[in-house]
Parts: sequence; C-alpha cells; structure tokens
Amino acid sequence: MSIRVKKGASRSVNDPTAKGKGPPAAGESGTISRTEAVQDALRQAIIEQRLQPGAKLPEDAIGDAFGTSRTIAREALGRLAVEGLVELKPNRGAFVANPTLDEGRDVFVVRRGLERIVTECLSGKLKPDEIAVLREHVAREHEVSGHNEVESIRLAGEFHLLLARLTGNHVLVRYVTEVVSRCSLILAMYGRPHSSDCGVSEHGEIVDALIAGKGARAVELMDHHLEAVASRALLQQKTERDIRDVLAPYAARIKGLDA
Amino acid sequence: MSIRVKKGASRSVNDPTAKGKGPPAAGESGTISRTEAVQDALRQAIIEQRLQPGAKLPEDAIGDAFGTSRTIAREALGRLAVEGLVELKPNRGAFVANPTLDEGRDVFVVRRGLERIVTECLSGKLKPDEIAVLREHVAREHEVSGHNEVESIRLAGEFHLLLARLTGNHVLVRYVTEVVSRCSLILAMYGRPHSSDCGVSEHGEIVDALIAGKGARAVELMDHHLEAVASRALLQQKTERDIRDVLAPYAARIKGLDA
DNA sequence: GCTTCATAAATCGCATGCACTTGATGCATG
DNA sequence: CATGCATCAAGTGCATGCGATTTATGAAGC
Repeated sequence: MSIRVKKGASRSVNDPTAKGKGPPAAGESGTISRTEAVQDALRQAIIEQRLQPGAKLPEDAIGDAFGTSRTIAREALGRLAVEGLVELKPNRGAFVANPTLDEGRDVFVVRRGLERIVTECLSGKLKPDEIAVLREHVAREHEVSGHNEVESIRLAGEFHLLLARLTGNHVLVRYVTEVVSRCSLILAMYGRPHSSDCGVSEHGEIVDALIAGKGARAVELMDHHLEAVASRALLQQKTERDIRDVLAPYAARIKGLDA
Repeated sequence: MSIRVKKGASRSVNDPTAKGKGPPAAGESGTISRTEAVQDALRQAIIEQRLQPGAKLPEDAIGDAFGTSRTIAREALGRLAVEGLVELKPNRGAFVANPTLDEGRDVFVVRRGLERIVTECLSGKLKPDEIAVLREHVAREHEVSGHNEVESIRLAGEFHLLLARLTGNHVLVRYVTEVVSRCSLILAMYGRPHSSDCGVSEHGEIVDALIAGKGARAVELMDHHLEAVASRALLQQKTERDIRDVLAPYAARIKGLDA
C-alpha cells in the first residue's frame, strides 16, 4: 500500500528541480490551486479504493508523490477530513476514513434529503438541451451496464452530480458532491460486489418524471432509488477487516504445530 | 505599516518568546487545534458582522491578532472559504463573503431541505430530557425577545443547531451548522433590522408538533418558518474598521489555549 | 492635465526547518 | 515470563523565509 513513487514519473503538480528553488507560476494553470489538485486526486484514489480505509496518509509521502511540499499535502488532508473521507488523529497523522455502518446510514439519510431538494428544484423546469444531456447520460449508463462495473459505478454517481449541477445551486452541488463521494466509499466498503447496475432503469424513470413535471412522483422515485442503494449497501454486516479475524485461520494452522 | 503588534498584548495562542523558538505544547489543551480556534473566532466575527462583508482579511493581520503565524490564519481562511463565509481571490487574499441575493436564496433552499430531514428524524422520537432542553431553550428565547436583539438572533440560530444535534447525525449537524452560519450572514446583510423575533412562537409550535409525533405538521411548520425567515430581504451597508481591533476580543477569548 | 510606463510596497503561495509528540524497540526488573 | 522504564525514530505542528504576484506610487511623455 505504499505511496512511494518512482522519481520523475509523477512530477505532476510542481517540479522544483527545474529551477532549483523558485515557486512555479500559478497564473497560467487553470486557476486550480495545487491544494485542490492534490485533494481531488486523493479523493479519487480513496473512493476508488486504491487507498484502502484505514490506510495511513503521511504528509511526506503525499507531498513526495505529487511533487509538492508537505504544506500542500497537509492542507489537502485537512480538507478531506472536513469532507469526511479522511480521519485526522492529532499528532499521529491522517488516515483514510473507515466509516462505520452507523455513519454510513447518517450519510445516506442526508443524501436522500439533499437529492429530494434537487428533484423538487428540477421537476418541470428542465430545458430541452438539459434533457438531452440527461438522456444521453442514461443511455451511456445502459451501454456499460453489465460489462464494466467500475465505469458503471462512476456513471451512476455522475448521474446524481449532473442533476445537482442542473439546479444551478452551488451550495447544493457542493453538498451533493460530498455525500456522493462518501457514499461511494461506503458502498465500496459495505456494498455487495455486483449490485451496482440495479439502478440504471430507475435513473431513466426519474428523468421521465422530471420532464413530465411530476414533482411528487419524481421525488418518490428518487427516494425509493436511494433507499434501495442504501439498503443494498448497509444491510449486510461489514466484511470483517479486523486483524485478529483475518489472521484466525492462519493462527489455527499454527496451533496444529504446537499441539 | 501594518504588521506591528503591541508586544505582549496579543500574544494569545502561542508565545515563542518564552523559549526563543520552540513550538508550544499542543497536548494539554482541549484537543481543539489552533486552526479551529481561529476559524471559529473568525466565523463568529463574521456572522456578528464585526467583520463586514467584503472586508479584507490579510493573513498577516489575522495571525497577528490571534498571536499565531500566517500558516494558521491561512488554513482557517481556507476552511471558511469552503464554508462559504470567506471568499478567496488567488494572489489577492481573503475577503469576508459578500453573498448575492441569489446565493442567499440557494442557501435557504438547501437549509429548508436539511431542516426538513432534521424534523422528520426527530418527530415522535424525542426523549423526556431532550424535550426539557428544547422547552427551556424556547423559554429563554421568549425571555430575551424584544430587548436583546443580538442574543435573540443567536438563540434563534442555536435552536436549529440544537435540533440538528438531537438527531445524532453528525453529517447533518455539520451541514446545518454551515447553512445556519451562512443564513446569519445573509440575514445580517439583507434582513430587516427588527425582524429577528418573529419566529419565537413558531419555534414553540414546532417543538409541540415534534413531541406529538405529528411529523407532517412539524415539517410544514418548519418549512413555513424558514420560508418566512428567508423572505425578509432588504439592504443595508456599514462602515469599516481595522482588522486587528475587531479581532482583539475574539483573540482574548481563546487565550486559554497556550495556558 | 491625463495617460503610460517604471519602480516600490504590500502580501500571497509555497517550501523548509526545528521542536515536540507519539508509538516502537530494547533492556532491566519483579 | 510478564511488566515497567528509558531510548529512539518517525512524523506531526507550526513558524518563518523567499520568490512571485499584485497593487499602489511617482516620474516621464504626449
């Protein structure tokens, strides 16, 4: 799980070797700060489970990996902690969040509430070009459904973000983005392996209801949809991650030795 | 001409002169990081309008005011920017947010959605001691209503935070906290001067409905309540003061940190 | 006198250094 | 053989320094 990186390969955000010292020009790049870049990269890595829950995230290693100083890494970690994807232990460091089932339920409760707002905001107010975008997205979801699970999951999340963005409400977008991220992590931890594509047709139905301006129906569909996703994820008990349980079979094997 | 500090006066969070260099002991204080302390103080100052919308927030001045380095100030500002209370202009600095009416509306939309969740979570599930706390809070609101406007506003916000905390849902608490802060700022900017105490009786009614387990009624009341709060929109402007002077009392408040 | 360019001041963005905390390791002891 | 204590290394928490960017100021030109 080491974050080590081969030198020169991932010199992405900043390469001080070029000038030996000078800070880089911040003006030309797309206004996106380095902190944000690192934050986004880490978030992606976390929700894709490339960084597993509980994994340590040392500032040094992260700065190293992205070619920045600890300052940037530290800031990114701090913000991810606010988002709930990272846990910060004082004087000990940062770790990938390891949400409990209860926390997961909390996140889903909030998500349902937020997406309810989204649905209400959008019902009957979608413009033709927006409808086209939505339809196309759902179509793509159908395409990959079944044979590309990773992409399928990504698109499913993207669908909800897309809706949020269409409201034009930036606050809403931010919160939905956050809960969707956290839900991804939770699903990855607790969800059943092959349950991702259940919701594709539901997405289509929601879009239909929104277009038809049937707000109540749309809300109902959305709520049911998320309820389904949540229960799929949270019903089953977590696959045991505790060291002792993992090692139990090995221990048993050894026990035979000293018997 | 600006960085100068009266020696010994605002040495609050950290005093490096004691040892000539060493960082302070972070271990003993109440687990609350300095960043958070500064962040909370700034937030309070902003929603109380001691720092007016649009006011510049230079890292140096803030670090100065709280007796910390720019590092801490910078981090606090960054987080407040995420919260939406501060606007960060690249290479220019931080400013107290100056939300437009449209942004204000967005915040209120989200707030209504979030508080709807709170209400639904709580209806019929309040325990006796929780009910007592709520009743007492509403009583206090009635007490100050009319003669202490600042406290009145504070208590009104606190009522909603209290409800959120009673859900036990930490995600919800965080989001409600954020939107309540932002709403405070927005009301302070656009709200009519003497409109704060309109909602006191409504708070009582909401509590009653929650206790009676009338979820739908409670949601309706809450929604109407927030709708009323949101719909008060007016304009006013104020004067500017020196950052350090405004922040001095807040810095004094967190002096306990370096004890 | 007003515009334009050059210089200076203020302040940000970021890297780095140093003290301190924390958990680990090894050793002595009951 | 388990327990307590000293030593150590890893890595955080924070302040500070340096270049870069932006804004303010003033001089020269039209």
